[in-house]
Amino acid sequence: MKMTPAVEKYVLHWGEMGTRWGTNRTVAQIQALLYLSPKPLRADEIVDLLSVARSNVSTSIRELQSHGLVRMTHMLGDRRDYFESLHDVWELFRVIIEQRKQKELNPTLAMLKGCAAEVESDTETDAVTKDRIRNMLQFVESTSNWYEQVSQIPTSTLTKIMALGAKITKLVK
Amino acid sequence: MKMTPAVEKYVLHWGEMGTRWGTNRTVAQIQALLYLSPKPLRADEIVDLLSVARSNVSTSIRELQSHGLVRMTHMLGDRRDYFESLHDVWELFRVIIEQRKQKELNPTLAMLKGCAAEVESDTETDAVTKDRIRNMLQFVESTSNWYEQVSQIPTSTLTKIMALGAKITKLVK
DNA sequence: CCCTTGTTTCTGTCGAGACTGAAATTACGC
DNA sequence: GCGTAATTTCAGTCTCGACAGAAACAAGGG
Repeated sequence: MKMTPAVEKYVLHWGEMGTRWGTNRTVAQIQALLYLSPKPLRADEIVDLLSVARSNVSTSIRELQSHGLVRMTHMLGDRRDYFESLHDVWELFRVIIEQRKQKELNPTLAMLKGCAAEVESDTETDAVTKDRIRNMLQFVESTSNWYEQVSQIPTSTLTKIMALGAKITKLVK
Repeated sequence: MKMTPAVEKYVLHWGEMGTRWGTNRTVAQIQALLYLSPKPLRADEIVDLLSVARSNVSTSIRELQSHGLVRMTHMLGDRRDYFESLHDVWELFRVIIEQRKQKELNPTLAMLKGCAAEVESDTETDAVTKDRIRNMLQFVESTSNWYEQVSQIPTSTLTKIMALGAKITKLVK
C-alpha cells in the first residue's frame, strides 16, 4: 500500500466525514485505508501510513471489527494479524446505516412511544402538543418499518429501483 | 407552553440527537420546543423553559432560521419577536436532509471526482485501489442523483411508496 | 523458563466547540 | 433626540472526547 496523493486525499476526507457520522477520525481513516488497500494491512503498517499511535490503531481496529466492517486475516508462516475492510460498497453502507439505526432511530422510537403513551392520560399537556408528538412518532415508525424491509432487498434489485429515480411514481399509480 | 414531563423528555432526547446530526444541543432543543409548542414563543420564554443563556438562544434561533426550520412571527401591538417551527414532519426532514446533502454528500462527491480524475494518469496508484475509488464514486453519484429526484416527489406519493415497503420489488419486475 | 515480538490498557495532555454573561448595538415610544 | 427594552456580539470558561506514550499483558520460540 502506497500513500499516493489520491489515496491521501481520500483518507483525509473520509476521516472528516467520520467525525460527522458518529465515529472518530482515526477509525474512519483506517477504514478508508483498508478499503483502498489492494492487500490486507498489519497494524504497524497503518501506524506508518497514517502517523498515529499504535494504541490508537489497536482501539480503532477493534471498533471496526465489532461493527463488522473489518475482518482479520492471516498469512502462512506469519503470526501477525492482517486486516482488510469490506470491499462491497453497498454492503459497507448497509452495515453503517444499520449501526446508526440501532444507535439513533431505535432509541428515538422508544422515546416517542414513551411520550405518546404518557400523554394519553395527561391533562397537563396541550392537545396540540400531543398531536405533534403522535405525528412525529408515526413518521419515525414508518421510516423504521420501511428501512427494515428495504434493507432486505438484494443489492441488484435496489440498484434497479434507484436507477428508476422519480419514475417510480408512475409504477405506483 | 408548559414543560410537562413528556415535553421535557422529548426536548432532551432531541437535543442529544442533534449533537449526532451535526448541530449543537441547544439548537436542537429549541427546534424541538418550537415544534411541540401550540403557540409561537418569544426568545425569553425559551430562556426560561430550557434554562440556557439568552445569547445562546439568539444564536441558535438565527441558525434555525437560516436553515428554514424556524420562522419569525409577530403579534398585533407587540413588537417582540415570536418564533415557530415548521410543523409538517415530512417537510422538516426534507429540510434537514437537504442540509446534510449540501454539507456532506456534495463535498464527498467533489473529492471522489477529483480522486478519480487524478488516478486516470497515475502510475503510482495500484490498479485495485483505482477501482475501489471508482466504485465508491459510482455509489455516491447514484445515491446523490436518486435523492435529487426523490426529494421532488410530493409527500402524499412518498408515503404511499413507503407503505409498499419491500413490495416495491414486485412492481419493478 | 526467559526473551522477543506483538497487542492492549490506562493515564495525562490537548484542542475544538458549546455555552455564559457582560458589553455593545439596535429599534422604538415618547 | 432621550430613555428604555430587546437583541446581538464577543471574549473568556468549561467540558468532552480524541490521541499519544508508557506500562502492562499475551503468545510463541528457543
